[in-house]
Amino acid sequence: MPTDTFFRLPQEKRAKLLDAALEEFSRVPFAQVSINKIIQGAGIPRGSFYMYFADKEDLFRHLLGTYRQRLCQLACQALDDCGGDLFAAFVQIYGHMEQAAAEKRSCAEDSTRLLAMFRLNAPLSPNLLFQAIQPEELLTQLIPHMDLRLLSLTADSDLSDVLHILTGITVSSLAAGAASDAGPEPARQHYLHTVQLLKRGMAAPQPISH
Amino acid sequence: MPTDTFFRLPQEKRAKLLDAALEEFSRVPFAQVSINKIIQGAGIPRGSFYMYFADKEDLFRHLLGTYRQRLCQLACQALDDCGGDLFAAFVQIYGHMEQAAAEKRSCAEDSTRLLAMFRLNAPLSPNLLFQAIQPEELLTQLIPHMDLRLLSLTADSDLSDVLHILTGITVSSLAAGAASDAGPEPARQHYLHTVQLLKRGMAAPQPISH
DNA sequence: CTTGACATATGACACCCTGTCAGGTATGCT
DNA sequence: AGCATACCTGACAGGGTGTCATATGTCAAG
Repeated sequence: MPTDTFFRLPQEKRAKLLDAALEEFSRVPFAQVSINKIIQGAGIPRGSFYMYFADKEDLFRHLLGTYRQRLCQLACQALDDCGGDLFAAFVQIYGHMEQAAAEKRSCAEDSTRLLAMFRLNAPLSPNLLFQAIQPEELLTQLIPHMDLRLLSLTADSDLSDVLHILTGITVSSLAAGAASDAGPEPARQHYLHTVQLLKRGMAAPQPISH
Repeated sequence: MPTDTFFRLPQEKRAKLLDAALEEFSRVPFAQVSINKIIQGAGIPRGSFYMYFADKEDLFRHLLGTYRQRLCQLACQALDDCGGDLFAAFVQIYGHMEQAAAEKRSCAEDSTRLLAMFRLNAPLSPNLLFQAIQPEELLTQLIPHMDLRLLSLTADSDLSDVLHILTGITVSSLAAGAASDAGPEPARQHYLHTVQLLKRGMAAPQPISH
């Protein structure tokens, strides 16, 4: 969690710091991110950084928090577009993120850089991602937009589990697609196929009787 | 990939190095692993390490390769125990790994340390894990032990996808259980529940007709 | 205006780490 | 002995992190 001091900072300075951080986090994966680079980019002295953040992870979490909000908006929108169909909405979100990750040209745009950052860091630290995305809270915000009749829910926790699984699969497919040499299309096909598999179930419908 | 020189090393020296590496990789997660600590533990000079491995990741991959073999044996055994039921086998493997990760007391035992290493690193680098586990190769080795009639397979790639999903869920649940303050039981219940969900499918069986 | 208490800023410092490389040693072949 | 080849080694350059004593700004009360 950033310090209170950080939030009391003049907007301009805060923005410049976050900007430089975003730049660096979209440049290399988490492990290679250098606080040195960030403070050089932001034009602040070393000591100041530690005035605002405990360490690199602290900053990363804060950036992901911002991302979470955008993601939630995106998800609500997608659900509305898809008549509350969670699966269709996830596919739409997948497409959106894939596209945004691909056109990292206009790095000036915040959202794109957030996605680039996500793309770089998803394979390395999905646990951090999960931590920041807070699927439980996301769930309560999404429920009003969902058509629950489209899901097979038998226990209370099912909905949470479904979201968990879908999120995990989506993140890992996006990461695979971004990392693949063959371009995003194979990963996309694979993702679509996997979602179908999740929908219909993996066990044979009728147990073999002997 | 380790150097040829590494494989030409006298067994004793090679064992001592791998031992020290295992020790360090079970102590802290990947990002915090220090090559310095490893070479001190192994009693070899700095330069020698780079004679054998390109870097930390190279060594890590090699250790995971060893792990993969054990895992494959474990999986085949579990499948045989479970009459070829992939889901039951995964649940059994889950239990085995959970247990081994818990009793990290006897760190002298190789397998336990491998699991401890896995436990520490699973949350941080599942992509590296996947890379080393090579699910495709694992698949070909497991097929003979599986009863495919228990699965709902409609396309050629389904089997591979099922394995992918199951592996991902299992790894993340294991990691969650190991990291949780509440002990392993909640994570275990959650895992069992999730596997059921995967088996039966997430979409409502009958689309609502209007 | 002065004082003191408090928040904030700063960069030099101690410490740790990595990957390299020039020069050393061992071994075996001719 | 001479030579090639493989192997070993530790000092070094370069980069990184987190801290801390000191400096600076701010503001209310005397």
